[in-house]
Amino acid sequence: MSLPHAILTALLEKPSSGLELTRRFDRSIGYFWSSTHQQIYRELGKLERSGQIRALPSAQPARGQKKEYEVLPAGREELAAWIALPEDPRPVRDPLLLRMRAAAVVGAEGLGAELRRHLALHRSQLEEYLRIEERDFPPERTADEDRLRHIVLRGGIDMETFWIGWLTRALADEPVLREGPAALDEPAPAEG
Amino acid sequence: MSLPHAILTALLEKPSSGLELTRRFDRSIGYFWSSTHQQIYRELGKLERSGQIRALPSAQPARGQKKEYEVLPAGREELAAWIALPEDPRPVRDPLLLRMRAAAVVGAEGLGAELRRHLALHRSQLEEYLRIEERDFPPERTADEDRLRHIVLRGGIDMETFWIGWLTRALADEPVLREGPAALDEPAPAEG
DNA sequence: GCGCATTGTGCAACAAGTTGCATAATGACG
DNA sequence: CGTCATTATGCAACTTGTTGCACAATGCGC
Repeated sequence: MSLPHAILTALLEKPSSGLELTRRFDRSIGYFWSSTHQQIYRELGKLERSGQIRALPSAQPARGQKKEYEVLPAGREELAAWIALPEDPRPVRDPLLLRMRAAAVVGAEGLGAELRRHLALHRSQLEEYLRIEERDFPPERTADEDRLRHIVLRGGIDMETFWIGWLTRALADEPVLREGPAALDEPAPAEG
Repeated sequence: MSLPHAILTALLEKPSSGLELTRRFDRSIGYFWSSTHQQIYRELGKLERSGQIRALPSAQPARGQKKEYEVLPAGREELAAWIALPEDPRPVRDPLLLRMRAAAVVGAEGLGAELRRHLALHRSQLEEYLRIEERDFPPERTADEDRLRHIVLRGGIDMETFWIGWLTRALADEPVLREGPAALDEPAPAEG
C-alpha cells in the first residue's frame, strides 16, 4: 500500500514529527494522498520497527514530547523500488457518479443542488492549485525534481478541470437537474 | 457509505442473485463503484436483515442454491433520500501521482514504463466506454433516465480523457521519463 | 503557582474493503 | 455411478481507514 511510501517521501523532503507530517498531509502531499494523524502515527511506529526510519536522537521518547523522524537507507531503497513496481490504477469508486446513476431509477430530487455544491468546491480547489503553481513554478526554473513536482501539480489541475467541465456540462444539458437552490425549510407546496 | 446504495440501484434496475450482482459490478455499475462478491453477499445480508430488500419467495434458502433479491419500499426510500444528502467529494488518493512525487526525491527509475503502461490501460478503457456509448446512446432517444445514465457514462469518458491527456503531456514534457521499456534483467552498466 | 488553550502523541473501537478458502448444488463426460 | 468443472453462497482473518477520546508537555495570562 501507499501510505508508508507517502510518509517516506514526506520525510525525505524534510524530517518531521507526527504532527508536522499531519499538517503537511493537509496541504502538499495530502492533495494526492490524504491521511489522518491516527494513521500517520500508527504507520510511523511500523516504519520505525521495520528499520526504515528512526527517531532523531535529540528527541526524547516521552509522551506529549515532540519526536522527529528521518529516513534510513532501507527506507529510501524501499521507496525507490516501489516507484517502478507495476500497480494498476485503482478501480473507480465515486459516490457522485453513483448517485446520478441511482437518480436514473428513483428520481433526481435534490441532486442538482449537490452538483452545484460540488462544482463550487472543485472550482475553489482549482484556484488553490493555480495559486500554488504561480507561486512555486514560475516559468524559468527547471531543476529535475521541480519539473516532476510541477507535473504532479498539473495532475491536480487537470483533474479539477475535468470535474468542472463534466459538472458544468451535466447541469447545462440536463433539465431535471435544474431545480431551485435546495429550497431549505420551504414547506411542501401542496400539504402545508 | 455507498455500497448498499450501489446494490439497491442495481437491484432496482433488475432483481438479481449475489453472483449476478457481482458480474454486473464487473461492468456497468462497477465502472463507478467496484466491489467483490464477498462484500456484496455480506451487504445483501445486512440489507435483508434491515428490511430494505427481500429474497424472492421462489428461491430456497439453501447453500449453493441461487437466491434472488428485490428491493422493498424502505430500500427505495433510503436510496431516494441518499441522493440528496450533502457529501463532499472524497479526498484524492492516487498512487501514481504519489509515485511521481516520490520520484522527485529518489529518482524516476522505472516510472516512465509505468506511465506508458497506465496510458495504454486508460486508452483501452476509454475505447470501451466509447463502444458502450455508441451501442446504448444513439443520438435520437432521450428518455429522462437514459439521459442521466448517459451523463454518468460521459463522466467515465471524460475521466479517461483527462488521464490520457495528463500522461501524454507528462511523457512528452519530461525527459527523465523517457527511458527504454523497463530494460528487464539488463546488468548494471558499471558493476557487472 | 493555577487554570487553560495549544501542541503533541497515542490507544481503542469501529467500519470498509481484501484475500483465501470452505461448502453445496448441478450438469457434463466417461 | 464417479469425478470434475462450473455456478453459487458464504465464513474467517486480515488490512486499511475513520472516529472518538485520553493523556502528557508547554507556554500564557493572572
